Amino acid sequence: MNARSEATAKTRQRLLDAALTLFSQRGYAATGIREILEVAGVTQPTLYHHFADKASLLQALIEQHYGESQNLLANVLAVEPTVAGKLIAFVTSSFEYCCADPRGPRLMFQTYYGPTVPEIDGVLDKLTDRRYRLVVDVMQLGICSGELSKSNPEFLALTLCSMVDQPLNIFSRKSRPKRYLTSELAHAIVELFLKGAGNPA
Amino acid sequence: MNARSEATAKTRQRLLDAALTLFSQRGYAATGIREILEVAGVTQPTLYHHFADKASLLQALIEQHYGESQNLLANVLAVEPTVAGKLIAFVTSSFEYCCADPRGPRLMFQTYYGPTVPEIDGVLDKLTDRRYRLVVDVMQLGICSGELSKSNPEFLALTLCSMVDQPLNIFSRKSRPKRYLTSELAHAIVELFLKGAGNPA
DNA sequence: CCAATAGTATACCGATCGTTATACTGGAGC
DNA sequence: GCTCCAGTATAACGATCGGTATACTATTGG
Repeated sequence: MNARSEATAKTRQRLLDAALTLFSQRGYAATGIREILEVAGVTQPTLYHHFADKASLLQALIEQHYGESQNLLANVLAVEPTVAGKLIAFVTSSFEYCCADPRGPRLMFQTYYGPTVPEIDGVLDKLTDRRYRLVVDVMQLGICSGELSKSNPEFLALTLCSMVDQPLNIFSRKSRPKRYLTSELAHAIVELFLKGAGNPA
Repeated sequence: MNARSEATAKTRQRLLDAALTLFSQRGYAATGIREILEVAGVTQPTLYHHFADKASLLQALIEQHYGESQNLLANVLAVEPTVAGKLIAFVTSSFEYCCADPRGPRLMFQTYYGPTVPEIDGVLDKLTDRRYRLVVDVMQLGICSGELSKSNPEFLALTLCSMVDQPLNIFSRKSRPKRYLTSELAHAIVELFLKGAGNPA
């Protein structure tokens, strides 16, 4: 990569960064192009040189952030030998990703729980399915190995994902101190998932 | 209530209904006043006779829907004697409320997980806190009675709420058949919550 | 019967929206 | 040195936005 390409890539990243900040805070529809331009410090022709339209910005962000978090997840799951270890790894890697920059997860929650943006509907379904699939595979593995009781792996995967998403949402929305998403909390979630809340006595 | 008041209330409800449909589908920011007018079949002076501005429509909807669902919840919890029964009642009443009309829950997810709408920030925090409080009280009761293991009741409440929200979100977003939110699923959620997914063997 | 009120029909305002267009510049690459 | 390209500065387009205003009508209630 030569100097020009590098400078161009940096400009593109500034645009994406500005859009991420604003979309995650305000939502896609309530964020105007001119605001993105101001935050990014570039002009309109530059934006339209890099992206076809506003929706392309959103799509690029969605693909980047869902992609990153899911690649990270796939990597940490691959190195854990036990199911319990994989579950902990799932939760802690989700926490770490969110602590590093809450804007990405915040945008992902919006797109998952919020109103549809027609232009990205197709691509979004594919992206959200991947995380789920990774977790389903862990559950399936746990059921086969006997670590988990016989149950619907898809139901288990959805449930653990929802248990993890709640603290992530709280953190990304309320600007809690980083100590909110602790290793202790991650362990508590997995323990609750595995052992339940009922009193065994 | 006389005939005039009744007709006026009906017009107001038509406006709220139209706004609910559009806000829940498209989001608040992406829904225009003129679209609401068209769906409601009323004119602009009528809308502004009933509501000060666009945000007042949203606030009225939020207060109505959070209020209804939480009153319903408080009522069903009050008549259940056991904690397990209360947990089942919590899940099933949430399911029933969502099946009756998924637009309300969908709007609630948007406001909870989505971008802030500054005008309703203050009122929203109060409303979301109430559901949580009701569930925390059930957990506290369960811990005191020995039905639940000693644990943080707030953590337990948040977790169960997230476990319930996931199928609600899926249902309200994907227009699944009503048989998705079954009594069996409600029982499975509570069982997973109480007993966990780990194999006791 | 008459006044009040809720609603209709319509126009308008200033502002903002996403996008397109044009002329120009500076710096990198050849 | 020259060309190309990424980016700047600026203007403009048609459309839409939330809200305000005005004249009018029909119906209800006193």
